[in-house]
Amino acid sequence: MERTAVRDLLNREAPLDAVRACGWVRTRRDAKGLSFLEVNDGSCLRNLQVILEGPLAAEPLLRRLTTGSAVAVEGALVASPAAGQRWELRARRLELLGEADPETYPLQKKRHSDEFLRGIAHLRPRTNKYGALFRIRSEAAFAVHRFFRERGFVHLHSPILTGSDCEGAGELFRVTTLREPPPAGGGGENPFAADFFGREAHLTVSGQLEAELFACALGRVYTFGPTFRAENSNTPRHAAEFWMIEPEMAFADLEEDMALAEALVKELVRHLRAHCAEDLELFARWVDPELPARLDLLVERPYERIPYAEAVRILQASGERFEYPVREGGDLQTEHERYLCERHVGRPVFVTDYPKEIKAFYMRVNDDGRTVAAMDLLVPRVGELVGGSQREERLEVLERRMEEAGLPRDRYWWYLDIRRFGTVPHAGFGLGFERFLMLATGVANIRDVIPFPRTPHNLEF
RNA sequence: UCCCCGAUAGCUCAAUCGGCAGAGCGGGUGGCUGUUAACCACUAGGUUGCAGGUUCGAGUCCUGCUCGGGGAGCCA
Repeated sequence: MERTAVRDLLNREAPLDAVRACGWVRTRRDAKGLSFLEVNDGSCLRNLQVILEGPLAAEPLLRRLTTGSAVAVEGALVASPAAGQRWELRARRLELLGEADPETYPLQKKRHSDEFLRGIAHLRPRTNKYGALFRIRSEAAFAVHRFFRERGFVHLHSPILTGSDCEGAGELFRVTTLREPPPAGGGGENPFAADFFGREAHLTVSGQLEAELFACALGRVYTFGPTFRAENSNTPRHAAEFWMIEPEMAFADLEEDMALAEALVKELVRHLRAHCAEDLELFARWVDPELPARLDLLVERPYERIPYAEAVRILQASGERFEYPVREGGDLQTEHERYLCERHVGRPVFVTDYPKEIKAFYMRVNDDGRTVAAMDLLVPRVGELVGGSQREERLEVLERRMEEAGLPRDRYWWYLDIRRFGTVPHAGFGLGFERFLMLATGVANIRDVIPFPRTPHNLEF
């Protein structure tokens, strides 16, 4: 008999005489002559209550039906006479597919700490919270593709391996097949001649440069893939491997860039509310009671837009006692960003037009000659969710900026070629997928929104 | 990488001033009941993260290390 997902069984409008359900036992409750089994198969948050009677509710079978064991049950889906569930499965046959020793099975019928569950990341998707989380993650990923597809974007598979050794976005992981690789940066006559690529190779820190090339051919593209940063960052918002969404639009300026970012965040939230209501409810109930109100803030009103210079004035006039003083021309500290977003504006805010000295070489220099057409989207709790800019499309200006940044022009000949042949204004941004999930669920640590987190000294599983 | 905090039963935690290492949950056994965070009784379970030091005596004080959490920097 074919298996039916628990979700489909529980959503039935009418009873069914013969069905087969498979899943993992969450708990068992025994009564006189019968036993109740809660079975979850991951298709939804809810469990299927299975009724065992007669020989099925007798030893020695019963004692082996423990929390965590896997079962296949066949029987009739009938209306439940008791409160708590609409349907239940009256079992005629039960097959114990896999036992789980209750002495050693780590998951108990109780609440576990996130730290503990990180240590058993192979089992944590079997809990209510992480099952819901990863269903939400999957649905959000689908919504990303739908969003861009509906707007005529082409999905670009940008490379994971890169030969660019200084993309200006943090430390890179080196990739080599050599048993004894030469020191980073090399020196002398190509020390990587014997390596696989014959030159120094790394894992990508961004698909942006490649996305720019394709945007200047296909018009509107986006990448959505893993990204790697070898920064020794130990915070709840950083991971060494994370997923980033990077759209890039030809014939677009910073205004359109911000409009796209705002539309994307809003659409993702709306999509999750429409398709993951049950799973989201768990987070509002157990993880973050403020979640529904915060999601309202994300969806309802236009996001604020504040130029950097004005942000500095606001901060200096705030009367707030910051640990680090607000300095014109300097980077905004985390405490400054939080004040702007959470206290001053109270909802997402774009900070734009930063001084060029503190931003990357590829960002377009504004007419004032001092600032660049850059934007950061700051959101409550998570901080920087999006970082983007209009790209420098003027060859001479870009070359000058690269020189100032100390970047070797010859390594980026292809990037510069795009400015030589039919250059056009274009813009794009990067959105941290895990940071979005933190925002959407209220989960406070990035390690808890990615299946198997990679952070300094953590490569288990 | 820097600063702060922590590590005690399977899990979450307690242990006064340095003086016999405990509770709840989970597990096991028995009982009760169309149960649903099930309930009641009994029971097992410990090299107090690792290494060293001070002391008659260390879970407790000191040093180093490992791991974890929070904050900062970097950023998505």
